[in-house]
Amino acid sequence: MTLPKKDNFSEWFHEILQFAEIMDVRYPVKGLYVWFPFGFKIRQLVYGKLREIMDREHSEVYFPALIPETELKRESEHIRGFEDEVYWITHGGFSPLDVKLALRPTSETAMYPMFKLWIRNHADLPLRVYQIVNTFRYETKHTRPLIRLREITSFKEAHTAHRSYEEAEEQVERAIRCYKEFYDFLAIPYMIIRRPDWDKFPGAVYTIAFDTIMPDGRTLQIGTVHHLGDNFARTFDIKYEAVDGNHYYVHQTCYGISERCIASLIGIHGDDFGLVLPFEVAPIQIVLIPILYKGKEKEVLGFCEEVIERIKNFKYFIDLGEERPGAKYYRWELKGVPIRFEIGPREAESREVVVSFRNERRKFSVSVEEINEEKIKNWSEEIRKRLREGAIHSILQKLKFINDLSKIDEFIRSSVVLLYLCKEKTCGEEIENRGGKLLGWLKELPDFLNYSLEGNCLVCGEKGFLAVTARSY
RNA sequence: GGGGCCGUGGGGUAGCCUGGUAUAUCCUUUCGGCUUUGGGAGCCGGAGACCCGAGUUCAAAUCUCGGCGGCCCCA
Repeated sequence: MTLPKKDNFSEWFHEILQFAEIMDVRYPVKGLYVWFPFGFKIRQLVYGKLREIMDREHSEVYFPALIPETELKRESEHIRGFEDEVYWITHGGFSPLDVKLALRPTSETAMYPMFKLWIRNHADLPLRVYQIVNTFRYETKHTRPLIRLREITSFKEAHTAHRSYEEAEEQVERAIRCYKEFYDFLAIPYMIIRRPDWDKFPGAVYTIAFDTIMPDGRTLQIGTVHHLGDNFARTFDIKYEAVDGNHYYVHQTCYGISERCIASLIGIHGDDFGLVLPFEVAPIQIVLIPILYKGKEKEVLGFCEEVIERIKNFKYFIDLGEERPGAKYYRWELKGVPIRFEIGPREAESREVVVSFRNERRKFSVSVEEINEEKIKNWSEEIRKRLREGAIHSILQKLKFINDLSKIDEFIRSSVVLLYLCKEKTCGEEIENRGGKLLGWLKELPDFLNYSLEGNCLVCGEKGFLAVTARSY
């Protein structure tokens, strides 16, 4: 079992899903994949954090997966954005349905008719709900596990309603803060980018996206936040009675994160040896490898018990299998276990433990007395910090800042390009014709970049803003 | 949207061009046994495959067509 080098990212990603038992890609329907137990455990841990963040100001709900055609088609712009990829249920048994049912591609049109019933007056606002569900899109392009799916299995979508455009805008900011906390927790660097008007969510006033950069230099959209204005409120007639006794349309937002967050976690932190996981989302956080020479088993295992007593509040595993220690090291490195303890006769004798961090693969010894909960929590913070530094280092190598239009052809196909651009569509198209997709304009500067957010448009020379182009997934 | 390549045990492959030599090759995996354990040990024995359908032929893993699935390139 040998993993391809990560330089060959496409192959590496595909293989690691199988080797590390994240997903089984052999399900016989295009674009649908199976979560293995180990992968699902990572999913649960990652989404546990997302739930924790959302639960502070949102209520979790569940809406049906089936949406009647009549509701789905009410918002014309919205449906135009999705209609070519909607799965339809047309029959119940052998009887054709009177009203076709769509498998939700997203849940606006499932939720908002109910919002109309739930929202009566200003005291009902703000309304903030979220759900974690599967959604379906008939993707025609190249499907990929975790990245481009026909069934998104883990779509966390939040929907909010507010009294005014400004209050909704404030919610957009709150949503961005939530997602920052989430991705900082996973040590995944991101750019927060306002999408061009011609590329926003269908039905939105504007769209802000979180994009990260994968090891092959292509960007991956890992979160979106949409200000919906009162577009959907007008379509679905969602009004509230204000203190002045008049009725007004609500203003809405929605924002989502899918299992692409897991794809970025795997892709950005992983290496030639396999997965690398932050301590908090590792299904096994510490693995103990006993080294059992004949006649010394008792001492070694006894010492292991002593060590386990000190780490029992973490997710640990002692590997008593028949394999030799080296084989075990490789196996657990493939699975991304953040901390490994090696314990043999020498350690039992000296009362030390050989420790190895997955992200660094160097070894050092600590005395057993030093191992306690606080020490391990410190290590886990250290691991996260180094993971983020490593990720930023690799991302910076794929970014190119360009302030001369003539240089663009050199980089636009191979790199993520930063450049100043105004917001005119013609200038955007000029750039896109060179071969990169315009992701939009940086809403704020990431801590790993040091440029001014404003400058003159490279195409027309008018006032422009720091824009990003890339090849994207 | 356009073009190309490919489906052989659980995973990776040889065989295909030029149909028959064959009990379908090798590695890995897996099960049983012996032995071993400080970075993927060794030996012995067992298990496991020609994507689906139709066609051509005395004969198809091999040739043709269709379906399903996978991969790559271009827009």
